[in-house]
Amino acid sequence: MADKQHLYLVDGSSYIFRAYHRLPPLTNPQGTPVGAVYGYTTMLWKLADDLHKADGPTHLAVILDASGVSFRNEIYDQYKANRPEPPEDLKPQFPLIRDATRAFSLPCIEEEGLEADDLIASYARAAAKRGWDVTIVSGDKDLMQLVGEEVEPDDGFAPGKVDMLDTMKNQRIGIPEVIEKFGVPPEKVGDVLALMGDSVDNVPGIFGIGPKTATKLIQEHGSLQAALDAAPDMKKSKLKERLLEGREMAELSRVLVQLKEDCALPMQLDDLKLDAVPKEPLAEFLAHHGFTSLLKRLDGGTGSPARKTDLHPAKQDNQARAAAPEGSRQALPEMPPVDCSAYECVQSMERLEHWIARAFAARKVALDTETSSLDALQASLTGISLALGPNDACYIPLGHGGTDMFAEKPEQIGRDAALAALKPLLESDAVLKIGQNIKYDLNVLARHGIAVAPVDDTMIISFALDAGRSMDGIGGGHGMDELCQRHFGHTPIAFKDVCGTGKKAIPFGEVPLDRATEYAAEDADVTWRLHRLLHPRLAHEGSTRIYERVDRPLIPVVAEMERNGIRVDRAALARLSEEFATRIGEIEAEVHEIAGQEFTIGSPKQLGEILFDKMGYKGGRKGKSGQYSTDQAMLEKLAAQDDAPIAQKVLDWRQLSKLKSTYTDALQAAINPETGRVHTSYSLVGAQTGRLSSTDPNLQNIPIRTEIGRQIRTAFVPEAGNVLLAADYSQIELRLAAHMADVPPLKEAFARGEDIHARTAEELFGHVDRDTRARAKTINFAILYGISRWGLATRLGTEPDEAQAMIDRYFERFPGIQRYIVATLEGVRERGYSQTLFGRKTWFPRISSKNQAERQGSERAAINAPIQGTSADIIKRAMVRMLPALQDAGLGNVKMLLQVHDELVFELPESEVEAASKVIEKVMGEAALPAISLDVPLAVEIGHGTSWDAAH
DNA sequence: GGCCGAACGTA
DNA sequence: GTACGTTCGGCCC
Repeated sequence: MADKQHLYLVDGSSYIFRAYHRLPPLTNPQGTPVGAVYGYTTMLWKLADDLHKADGPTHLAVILDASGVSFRNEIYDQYKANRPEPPEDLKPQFPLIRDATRAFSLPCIEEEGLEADDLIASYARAAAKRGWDVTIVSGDKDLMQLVGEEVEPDDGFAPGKVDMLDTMKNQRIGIPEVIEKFGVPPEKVGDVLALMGDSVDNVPGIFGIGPKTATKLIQEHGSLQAALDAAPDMKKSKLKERLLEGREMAELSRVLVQLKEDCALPMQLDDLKLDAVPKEPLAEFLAHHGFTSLLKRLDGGTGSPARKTDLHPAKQDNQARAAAPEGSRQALPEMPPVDCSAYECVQSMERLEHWIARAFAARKVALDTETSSLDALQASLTGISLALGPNDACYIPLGHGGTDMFAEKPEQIGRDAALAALKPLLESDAVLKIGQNIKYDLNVLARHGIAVAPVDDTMIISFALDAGRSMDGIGGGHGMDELCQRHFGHTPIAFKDVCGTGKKAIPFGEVPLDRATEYAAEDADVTWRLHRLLHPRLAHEGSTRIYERVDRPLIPVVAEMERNGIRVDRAALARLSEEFATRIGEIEAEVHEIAGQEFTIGSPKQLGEILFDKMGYKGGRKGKSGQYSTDQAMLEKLAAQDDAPIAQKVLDWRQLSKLKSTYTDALQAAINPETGRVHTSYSLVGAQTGRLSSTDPNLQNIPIRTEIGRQIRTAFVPEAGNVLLAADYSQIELRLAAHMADVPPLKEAFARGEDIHARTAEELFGHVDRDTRARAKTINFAILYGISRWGLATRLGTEPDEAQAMIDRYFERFPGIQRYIVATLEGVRERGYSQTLFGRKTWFPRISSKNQAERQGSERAAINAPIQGTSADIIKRAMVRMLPALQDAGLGNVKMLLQVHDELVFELPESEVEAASKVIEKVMGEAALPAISLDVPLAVEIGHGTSWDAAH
């Protein structure tokens, strides 16, 4: 590699617009307007002519916009919406740009879902990292963000320079020219653009802020974020108001103007090598369009770019590929196989500093913590692994050895010193930290005073892409081992193979360092590889918005909620346990008395035999297990029809046993000894629809429906002087159904604050009473859950025929509902997934199953998923905005503790209830905006008190 | 010790 | 009829 490589990236799309406006109208012999094409052709000619000249291209590609829609349209549906139609005499010239490029035998690259700017950014970055110089042929100000020098060349390369060439003005644009234009260096151009907006692309920016003010703000504050953060403390002014008002728009704009630098490259860099331009097919093209002066130069051979006429075989291949783009399918990034022997065990501060420096340079690092427990809030830190690339990973042991006081501890850096060294890296805005379920690592490190940010999470990225996507034999989970197996065909070392399982398990800190390094560093390595593979798919597959705007920002919010925990009154739970135990004992004796023998009431098998074999009640065997059914419905039937006293007693016994074992006993055991509070763990990938799920303990199913169960909620209490505040969305799923299915009567009823089930009863039955309202309520829910005549019949206690008549009537009164169901199912059958209003996908691979039960099950789930999922998206958006909103209102003391699907629970000083309620209601009520403007209001009900029960 | 189904708590 | 998680008994290895 003697000479420096120099890649020219031609921004073809923007060029043609400028050429059109600058050049006189011109038509070819067929009468097609070709003025812009001519301008474009002369530019390519000139570039090709510069081959082998100083600063001329050695490699060249033309980048085009594939179509009007990119991932930015998902983020902001108004993106480029104002762009006027191109002039009539320009339209036919677009396809000719590709013809012209092919005539020069040059690669022409475009990708669905990506704009030319993103591909240019990605190629520029990739080339510069290899030490190539890059020239972007364009005048587009957005691309000026890219000018400069690569700060993280791949190992062994000198940094490559990136500049721009405006062929219209014949001007080179380097860092000084960018500063001259924007007043800030290239890396801050994006911040300026985000503030000033762009009327052509319809990037909103902040209303009233133009280039001058934007530049001034960034110069003063250093960054967009800093300027926005400083706004509340500015002295009262129009500008302050505009900044506060426009914060969200500015942040949105920042995302819109951000160029994607990590797109998968449709063609390898080496394939862009610029060889001599063959005479054909260029001559034919020039002749066809009547570009005779160029044709003469080509024929004359003087100053023409065609020095050789032999067609390079590879070039021919490139040309074919460029001519027939294969949709958005891309080659996977190539990565070497996992090699666990390649990892380093970092045992000295010197080596740690080396890794930290390299991580800063790489600007992204995969991270994994090893601990003593799955509970992030009790675990102690055993070690940290980092990865910077495939097989480029290390493990930093921090807490190995020590169980055996007499054994010598392995050599390792002191934990506090290591964490102090890592803290700037882990907290640096400039370095992306990638984790697999990084919320866990966030919580572990938060307990050591480290606020890890910014983060990406491969588990959540996988979920955004592939929720529900499991086929027979292939799991649909998002755990690392499963993802690694599915995507790389590699099985990482299993934790249980390192630490054992059950009684024989040893803590990770007892694992020998060589073995620990293999395991831990491999996890970071695999996480890095997963990110490289999965993250580019977000943009390609239309899931950027849901990930970037909803799930990703939610990670630190939920982590904080988990750390907050909620106080429970142990003594109150203990009293309830006692009461329940006594009553359970009494009932047990009565049941045994009636049965005439002792048996295990909690065994459905034994209970069934007692009820149906011994006592002779009528009831059928059921299912493949061959067991009698003894569920609630059956026991209630026995109690009512056969007047069986034992049935009611078993029901009472079951209720109390459930409450005692699952709640009053288990919750006491779940109290964290350090905090005295209960800390649940939320899963962000637990429910296919996008809902959160809660485990260890599950705080999303604390009883509320029965008086006796409700007592458990009285044990959830605030600290002295505080109160608990519960804010619920009222009927959110029905409201969303009314909006999404477009049901005018239901929308009106919600707009007027009417009783929605009563309104439904009026529509269906013509009058409202207790009975018709109850039936209407049942039907409303049946709709949300994907209706079937059998299911509805069970709930209504009628025959399936009658239920079907009811469904027909419902569809007749609310035709939008039927249209929604049909359209949703058609969409899922066609695309394979459903989508929420915010673009979250859920896959339904069994939607066309030959098995009827399976297929119908998928259909019901597919009808429900957009509604349940949109509701989940909305409350998640509210959660993301909640803490900043409270902070802005001076309510930094308010803590968000729990989420229960349509409810948020807070703890706060009693004196702040009024002020906080206002903020909470506003944030929740407006959570769909500005992305989605619902036709129905989102009503929020708020209560507070000295227990969770009292807050309702 | 680990896994599965039945049962039941929530939205 | 949707979406979850936990407990228990019963059974397997």
